[in-house]
Amino acid sequence: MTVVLYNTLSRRKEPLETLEPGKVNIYCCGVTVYDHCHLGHARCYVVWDTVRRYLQWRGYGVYYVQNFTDIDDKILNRARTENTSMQTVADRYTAAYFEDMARLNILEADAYTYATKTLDGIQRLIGELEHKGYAYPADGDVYYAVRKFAGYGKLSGRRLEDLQAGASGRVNPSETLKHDPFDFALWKAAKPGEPSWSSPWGPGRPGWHIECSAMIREQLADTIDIHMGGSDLIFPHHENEIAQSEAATGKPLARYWMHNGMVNVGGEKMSKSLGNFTTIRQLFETNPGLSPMALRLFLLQGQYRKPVDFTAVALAAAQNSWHTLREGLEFGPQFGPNLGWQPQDLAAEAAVLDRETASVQTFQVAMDDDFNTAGGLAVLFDLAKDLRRAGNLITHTGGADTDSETLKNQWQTLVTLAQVLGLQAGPKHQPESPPGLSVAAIEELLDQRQQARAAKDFAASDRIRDQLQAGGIALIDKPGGVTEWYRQS
RNA sequence: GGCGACAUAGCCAAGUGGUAAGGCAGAGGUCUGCAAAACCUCCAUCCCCCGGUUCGAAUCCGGGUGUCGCCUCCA
Repeated sequence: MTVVLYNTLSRRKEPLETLEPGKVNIYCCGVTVYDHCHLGHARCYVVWDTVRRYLQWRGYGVYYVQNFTDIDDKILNRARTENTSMQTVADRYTAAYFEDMARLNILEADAYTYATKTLDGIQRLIGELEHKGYAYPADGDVYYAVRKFAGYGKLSGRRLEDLQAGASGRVNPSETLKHDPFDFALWKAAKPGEPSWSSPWGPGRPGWHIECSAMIREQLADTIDIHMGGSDLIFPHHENEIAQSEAATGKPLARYWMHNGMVNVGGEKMSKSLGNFTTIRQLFETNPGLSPMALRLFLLQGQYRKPVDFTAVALAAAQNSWHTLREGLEFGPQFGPNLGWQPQDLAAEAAVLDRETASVQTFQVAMDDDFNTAGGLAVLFDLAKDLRRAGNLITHTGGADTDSETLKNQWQTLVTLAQVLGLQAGPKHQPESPPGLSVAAIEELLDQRQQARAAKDFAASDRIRDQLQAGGIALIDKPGGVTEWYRQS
């Protein structure tokens, strides 16, 4: 069995065959650091983080590189309005990026690259393209001559003639420096007051697309295994990357191109220009009870290539779903010791999980098929529900009807597979001393309630029950007049 | 206008030829003074519409309809 993934380049699912057996080189287009990340970014990086985790679990040595675009007009504009420097703005939102991603349990890349730290590579690449006749300088700018590259359009499936027809109203004829409306800037001459770097073409800064081509070459190789990013980057960004890199090296830039679908709001793409975006931090500020894992789960419940509609209802459903999974994940720490599991066993044995079980196989079959996370999640829910049931039976009746060994295996499987999807219950925040009522006070109130019930003064007994409930104490009335209680978390 | 994607229950969603996973919500039952919790059970004769291929189609083919994305910065 092998991993199959959808390749935008061929528009088909293809078996993953890496350049070097057992190793996968990945480059993922990162963010332009001029604002906080929104839910579209959340989806993108949750999806690729999950792909990365899965490939690792499947035994691949994964090397994952991601960039920060820290030279850009939008950053510059922001710096201008704030009367500060481009670097200050970039640093701030780079830091914010890391905070947001950590919250969503997204693993850090093996290497991060920055436009500001890639200028040598960028200039070398531009020089090479100029030398080979793919680029031409024009008044301090340097442009890529799109028509020189025969394969232009192969990723996005469009031809220049089509582009011309459709874009006729949108192409700006005032850009006279370009030989052709579809040529794009590799280097932009400095304007007064803007940060700039010296270059053979005069002071200036790099265009957007060139940084990725230069970074991939510098950090990875001429040809990498997988290049990923948002589907809105297919054209022109990734198309231009291909044109730049392949013209320079004569080799394919990436064997596989993967693209995630957009996050929609009310059926429309969430985007800056539409102004309909919610930042990750806004979401959690306005929904204090929302778990970051619920957002992650929400994003993994759909196929990564399809658009997903973000609604309050869907989010609430995901929160409830996460609750179910979390109860299963917490079964181990909660009940394991009572069932005779040794804490050290839990971690050690999970690491060498038996992969031949039906659960793991079902999970793997789903995930092998272009990362079918929704299919994989079904396995997690089956396990979590079984464990939740067992836990409830222990709490409510004193014992489960499944043997300890089976429960342990189920729990370890659940934890392991959840980890592959980046879903973690996280440490239980147990307060030092439980707040509210003391055990003695609770026992006293229960005693009073029992007396009231015996006297059939149900108004009084219900009042006590409400009082306890308000203090976070839930009651379980059992047959025979026995009442048990537990603190609700 | 060009290119592309998608359409499955109240909602989300998997499933690409063999007779509809999973989640959320909901319903009934047991228990209870009533609840809560828990446990048990149920919840798409059918996959946008119309044709076709096939012993058999949500799945393949043809034709519609609808929604969305890209073609400008975008994850």
